[in-house]
Amino acid sequence: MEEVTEAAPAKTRKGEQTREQILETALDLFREKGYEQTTMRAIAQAAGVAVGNAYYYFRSKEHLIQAFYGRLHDEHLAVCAPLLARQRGFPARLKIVLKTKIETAMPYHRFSAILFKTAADPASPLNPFSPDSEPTRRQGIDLFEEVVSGAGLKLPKDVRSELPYLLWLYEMGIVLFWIHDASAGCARTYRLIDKSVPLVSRLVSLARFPIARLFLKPALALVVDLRRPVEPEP
Amino acid sequence: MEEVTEAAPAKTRKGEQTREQILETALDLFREKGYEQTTMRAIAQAAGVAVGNAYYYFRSKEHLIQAFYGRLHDEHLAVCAPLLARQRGFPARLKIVLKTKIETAMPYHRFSAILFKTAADPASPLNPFSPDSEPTRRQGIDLFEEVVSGAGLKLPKDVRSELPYLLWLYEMGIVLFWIHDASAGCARTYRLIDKSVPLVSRLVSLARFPIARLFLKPALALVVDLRRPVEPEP
DNA sequence: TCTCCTTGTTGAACGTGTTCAAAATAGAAA
DNA sequence: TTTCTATTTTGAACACGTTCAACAAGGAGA
Repeated sequence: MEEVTEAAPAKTRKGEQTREQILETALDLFREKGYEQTTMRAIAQAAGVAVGNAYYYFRSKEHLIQAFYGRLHDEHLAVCAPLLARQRGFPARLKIVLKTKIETAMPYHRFSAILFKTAADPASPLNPFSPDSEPTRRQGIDLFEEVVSGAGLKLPKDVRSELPYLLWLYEMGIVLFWIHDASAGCARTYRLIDKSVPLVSRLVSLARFPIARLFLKPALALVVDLRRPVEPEP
Repeated sequence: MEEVTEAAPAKTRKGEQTREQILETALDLFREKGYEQTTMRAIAQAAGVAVGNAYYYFRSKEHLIQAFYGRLHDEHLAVCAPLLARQRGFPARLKIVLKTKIETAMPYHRFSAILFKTAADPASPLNPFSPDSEPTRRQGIDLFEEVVSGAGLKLPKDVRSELPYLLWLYEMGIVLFWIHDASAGCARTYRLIDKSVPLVSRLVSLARFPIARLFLKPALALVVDLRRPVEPEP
């Protein structure tokens, strides 16, 4: 529904149409030929506009990815929300979110590599930790907030509050693995999910016990500490 | 000493000189102006050669990074080896390796972002999981093998054999954090090291206890399973 | 010294992402 | 309708990474 960073205006009916046209064409070509093989000239031509027009709506070729990313999240949400509504167990809910994530992104497997590539650059607005992608990050974490709250877990306060963020990081790890996964049908990624979700779940259940908390308390303190944003050096 | 993937020959005294000249000039410029701001034309001109000559020795601009990476590892090794020789405790050894890693790379903080950016791309030869960078990966893991073996820990066999690899992943995590760290003097990264090393160390110590092994066994099995390389789909 | 093949070097040319001044087209106000 | 401004659209031009056919230098064997 909403784009991550509105790279450009669309103040007219006509404008919105053009913008949509360009994005749609770009994503088609990306899926078809891959990101690198698709030139801005090809996108413009296929969309029936001039090159410069594409740059009027999207600051750069990379910004097309950003738009794609937002769209992907919406699709993921649409797929997993109904499934989530009829599952209460924590590991089951977690597995649903992760599997639908991979399934939704699967048509863009090759393409997603570029996404992560640019996302890893601290200078890029696509970087998931950047202020620019605060909305995307918020949405991602919110989904896991929903996973946790819907599961009715009994958890210590500190764990409870950081868990959605930690699960979001966990998801990023899964996605990173998936991107590098060249196995048939990405079977290894699914195996990773199937086997790691129970481990994570058990780890979370342990959070209540004093012995585990000996560990968790400093670990969580560290996470909280490091999440606090800092102003860069002058 | 050794380069990661010999992108090009240097079969002559003269050739080696030229190669060295280009690499040195490139790294200087990268450090000075950043990677993106440094053009191949500028490198060639500053090195006193033609553009094409740079491409004779380095397959691409990115391959200059690869050469840099190998050089950085050698420097890191040179710095931390003597320190490692006079420290037996596991957490101390671990901390030495991580801190010297960051210190060695610090002059290239901005530049390293690009390294990780390209490294995140599965298609790139710089990707640390690619067959192409097997030597680099081997060297990185070997260093942690040395950290573990020199610490004289009593560990279960399965943990013992996977630990160097896991510590290497841990290091990658630290470096990833460092790259995104904009705090003054990267103070947060050092805090992360100071606080996470004891946690990791305690976690490792726990590996001997049966209760912990209830967890570790399936987790390690998963790691071992997923590390096994697979042929891509046909 | 001369020959011949490997190694090293050149720079113009290509395709790419991107910019920008100028032109065309809304859409509202008169 | 006509005018006027903000919005949209254009495509040539720019800078960059990269390629390649051609040329130069080096050095081993005669």
